[in-house]
Amino acid sequence: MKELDPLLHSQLRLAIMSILMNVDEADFVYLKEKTESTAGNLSVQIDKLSSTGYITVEKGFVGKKTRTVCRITERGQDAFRNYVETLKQYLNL
Amino acid sequence: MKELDPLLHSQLRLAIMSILMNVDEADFVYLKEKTESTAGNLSVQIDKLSSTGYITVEKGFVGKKTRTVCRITERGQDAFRNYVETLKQYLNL
DNA sequence: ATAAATAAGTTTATAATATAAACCAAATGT
DNA sequence: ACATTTGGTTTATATTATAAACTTATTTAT
Repeated sequence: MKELDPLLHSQLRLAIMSILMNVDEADFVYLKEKTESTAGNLSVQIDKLSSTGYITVEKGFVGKKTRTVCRITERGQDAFRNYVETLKQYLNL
Repeated sequence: MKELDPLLHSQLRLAIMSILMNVDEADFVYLKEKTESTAGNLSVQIDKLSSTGYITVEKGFVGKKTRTVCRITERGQDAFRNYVETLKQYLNL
């Protein structure tokens, strides 16, 4: 039984990645709403994903407000697809 | 986004449940080999699954050796299937 | 103009989890 | 008889996830 990428095998990080697989880009506020997570938890998990290179994080401004935009990387997409394949083995899909 | 049953969202417990979904019964030694886990970890996770009622554990003897046999319960099967459905939402399957 | 509230995050502390290491009792091999 | 293996359990430790507290800047209300 293959190992499940521990970085992806976490509810919140998986949710983040799942969203980013489908939307090209998503900002902090959007991810927070969609995942219904606390800001603190989201911040931590985004950091982990970005420091492993699964996503990129770009901090900018829209008007005077800060805006943190996340995008999935190639590596992230590969990892996600690989995780899905591995998981299928466990789920018998 | 629905919550993923935390009892199942753990690599080893998921592996145990996955096996038990397919085999009717499996003993400690078999599960240990198949999952490549340590005995201690396996013991703990089996306890958790059994104290939640997802599996039953029967300790008996075969000859003079002890034998711990695990079986999945109805509740366990329901929970597993439910987990799979929820997960599909995350994986876009 | 200033105080209070809100927004967008980050940092730090705590609770929960997973894992491994140490241990135990019985059986088997030498 | 003594060491080793088998089949586990218990306890300690490392990792993780989560929440609470904090920061900085921005509105909104008075």
